[in-house]
Amino acid sequence: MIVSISALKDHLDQEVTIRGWTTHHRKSGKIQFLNMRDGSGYTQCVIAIQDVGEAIFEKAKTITQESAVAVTGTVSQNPRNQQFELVVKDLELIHIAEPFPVTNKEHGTEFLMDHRHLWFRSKRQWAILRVRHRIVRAIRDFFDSHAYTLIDTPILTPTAAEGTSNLFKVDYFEDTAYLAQTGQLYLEPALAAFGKVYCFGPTFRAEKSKTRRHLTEFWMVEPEIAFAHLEDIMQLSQSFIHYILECVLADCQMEFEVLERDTEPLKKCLQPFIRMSYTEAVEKLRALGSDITWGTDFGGDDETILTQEYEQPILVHRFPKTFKAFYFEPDPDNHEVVLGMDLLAPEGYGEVIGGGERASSVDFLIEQIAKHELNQEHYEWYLDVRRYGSMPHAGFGMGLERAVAWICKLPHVRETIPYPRMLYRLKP
RNA sequence: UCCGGUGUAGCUCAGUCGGUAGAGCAGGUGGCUGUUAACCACCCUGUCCGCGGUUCGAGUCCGUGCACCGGAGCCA
Repeated sequence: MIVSISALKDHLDQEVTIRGWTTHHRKSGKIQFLNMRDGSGYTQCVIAIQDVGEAIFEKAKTITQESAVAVTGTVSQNPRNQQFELVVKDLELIHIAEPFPVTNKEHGTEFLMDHRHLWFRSKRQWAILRVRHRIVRAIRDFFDSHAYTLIDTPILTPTAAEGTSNLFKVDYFEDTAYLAQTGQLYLEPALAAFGKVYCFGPTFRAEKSKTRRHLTEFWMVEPEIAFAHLEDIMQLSQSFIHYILECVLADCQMEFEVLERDTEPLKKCLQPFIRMSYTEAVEKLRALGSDITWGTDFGGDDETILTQEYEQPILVHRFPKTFKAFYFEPDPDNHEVVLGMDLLAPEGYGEVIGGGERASSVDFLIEQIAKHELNQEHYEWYLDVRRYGSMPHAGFGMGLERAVAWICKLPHVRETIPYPRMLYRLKP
């Protein structure tokens, strides 16, 4: 019977076959230890000459790291650590691997990135990408089960959505197209048809950013809700993050152990989030020694300083309109600020979510488009949202890779995606 | 784009005052019945990032280009 490694615990003392790849191979004179991986988990196979005979024993000696092998044996427990292992009776060599570049020793970043297609076989990368998948599932489950309709927004777009970040240009027959930097503008028109919507896909920023927080291609999930105000999406972002954390804490214990990720800080994030206005945040930062002045955006250091003060994520709201995109609704109580919000993850991770309430007046938006020196012609279709049944509405975007980096406590987002795309990194 | 750093064997690195290349791992051979980054012995492995310069002589010093790493700005 062929079983997955993760199911070995259900077959104690039974004879089963597992198929997978060799991660380590240790040889003694009359006993060999073969560590195997099949994607579902890891286990050890014990090959003793007294059990298999000389021919099979000799055949097993030829196995190299990352060879594909089918191993048949009896499930037992390691006498030392009680882990489930396979006492081998027979094995089939499916493919003997050439010397594998990514050895079980240390490697540098460039080498590992050049071998990304092989690197993600390693245990740590496996754990990260499994957590990523669990988060993706949680994201879809959360919105699907709360009556949101998935609206797939285009990746090829005719113009800049926000006009701030740099865009990747591509030839589009005789025309020029740009890779989408957000789906939001395409999401808003869908509100009047579906009420609550979200999109989830890759987005692209041609920023020449060289930091631990940036990729040029990254995945973003963006919910948008009709008749919602700033307060509604602040609450939504909290329950959304709570749900993701509950899922990974329940299902990813093995992965967190591999990553040596202490889950206590994550459990503390299941409490209500800290809230403060931008103005309060600036005061707090200045008290903590930052030289930030009102009206300028947080620097990377500011986010780090602020998030290290609290154990829960921080919802910062009501930013000066000077450094926010054109489409935010102004605060009725203070026209210097807009109804935007950012969610800053703890442990120094910083911005994971950004969003806010969108402007609903067509005249105000036209004014803002002019002030931001954007071409109104390109936004006529977007302005139509405000011409035919305009309403208050709000939404946010969450960067998947930043969320994964925080939850796994990784030093860099490049390990959170199977094939990272960064400044100076387009391969493999 | 700016600031700082690195570039030597397949990988990770050492290389003194400028004197002609080195260790561990990987690979190969042999040994070992409870190992788990196994261990022991032996063997194999080089465009010292490229180009130019100084020098009797450059991995080493100088100039320059390239690649990568870290940070900044911008953002999710």
